[in-house]
Amino acid sequence: MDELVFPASSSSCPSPASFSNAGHHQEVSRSPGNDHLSGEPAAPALKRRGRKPGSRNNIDGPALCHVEAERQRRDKLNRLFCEFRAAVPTVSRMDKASVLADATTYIAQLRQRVEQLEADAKKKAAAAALTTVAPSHSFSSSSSLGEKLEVRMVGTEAAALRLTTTAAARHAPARLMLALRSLDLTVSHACVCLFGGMTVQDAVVEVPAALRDDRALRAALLHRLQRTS
Amino acid sequence: MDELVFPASSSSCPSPASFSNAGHHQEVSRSPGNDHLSGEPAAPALKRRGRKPGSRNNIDGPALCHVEAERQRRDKLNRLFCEFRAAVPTVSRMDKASVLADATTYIAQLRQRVEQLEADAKKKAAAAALTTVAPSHSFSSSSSLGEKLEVRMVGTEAAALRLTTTAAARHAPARLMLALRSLDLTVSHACVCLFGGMTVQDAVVEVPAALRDDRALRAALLHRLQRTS
DNA sequence: ACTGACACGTGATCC
DNA sequence: TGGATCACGTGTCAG
Repeated sequence: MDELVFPASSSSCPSPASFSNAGHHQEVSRSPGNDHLSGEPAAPALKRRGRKPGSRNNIDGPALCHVEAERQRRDKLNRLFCEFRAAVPTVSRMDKASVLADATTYIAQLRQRVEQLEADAKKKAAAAALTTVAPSHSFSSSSSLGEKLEVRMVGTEAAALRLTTTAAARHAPARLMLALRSLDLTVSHACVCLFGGMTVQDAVVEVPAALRDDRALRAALLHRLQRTS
Repeated sequence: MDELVFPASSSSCPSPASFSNAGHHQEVSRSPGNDHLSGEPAAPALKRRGRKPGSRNNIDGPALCHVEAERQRRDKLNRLFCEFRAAVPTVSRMDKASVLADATTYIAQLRQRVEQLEADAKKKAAAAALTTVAPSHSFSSSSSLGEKLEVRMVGTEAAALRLTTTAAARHAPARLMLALRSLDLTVSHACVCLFGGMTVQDAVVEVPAALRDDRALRAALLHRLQRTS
């Protein structure tokens, strides 16, 4: 395939990664600057890549600076390509086309990642501002992702709770206990169990007189839970 | 400069941005697929960019598929280049070299931006977690007033705990769960029970490598419990 | 023998 | 005029 060999003519590519160019394909060594032409008959064992340099013997003067300019342009382009490739981490093959394609997708996913992160940052900032401003109730029975809370009064002074969360949310027990404490609900029984990817928490609590209602208690708990998501 | 004219031979570049190609430089239209060769004498008014297609009249057979393959390769490369350029918003000139250079710097600054945003996100999360821990309100009793903590390693990565407190110390569950969270001990099972005047808490937790020792874990836990007594 | 990938020289075009 | 860029055909190497 001849891949992973970029020319970077004479001056080796400053790219730290691969492009070994080790062993075969020698150094070409065009002697940068002024020797351009004269057919460079030296070192006949070396194999160049492209067309034979002296295809048709030429003694033309004006037409020759053109080939040199074109050479420099090619080298510049390849140097840029080299540096560019070094900037793309997700590059599978050294092939020019592959580098280009990989870079395209890489840029796309980078941009979308930045978008999402920025959106998240905004959300966080807004949420933080709201929690400091809004002191109390905002019903909001809908909780965060994949989180269920069931509340059932047992008798008049106690309630049974069941909170089911995904395991992705770590330290769910601390979160629930904090919420219970903030509402001054004394725990008379509690049980935590990790099953599958879920965390199931059962509890029986003593309820103060002001909260002795299924829905009121549930709303208050959800509100507290939401603040410490 | 002749910039902002990419070939995208025949099939116009699907890139939505610029590349107007408006006016000059026509469509070239190589009739994609099979007409390759025969010198295509039609449409003499059209100006191609490169060398004349029929420089030397050729009737060679095997050498010709090569030129066609090269053509397709060139077209593919230019198409990729075109799509790639569309993915880079900060592209000043349409020049190939400029696109490459701009893309390199663009990728670099995108990556550093992502890094910073992610770091910020982590900081925010940590800060949020701390602010929830900090306001240690609630009135609780003195530290160790008839309080017992037993720790026993179960295997190498888990530990079984038992904390026994007097019922006078309210919200013992929140206190224990906070301590566990502050040490990053994931709770795989926990149980709380009020019996007589005592609160008994049993738990099984996953222990990080740094704390996999009975006494070390117990000391660390006691320290945390004492701070939030 | 065949295919894919490069570099080179060259004609052409634009400013 | 002359520098810069491009597309093309070709020679060559590697798998």
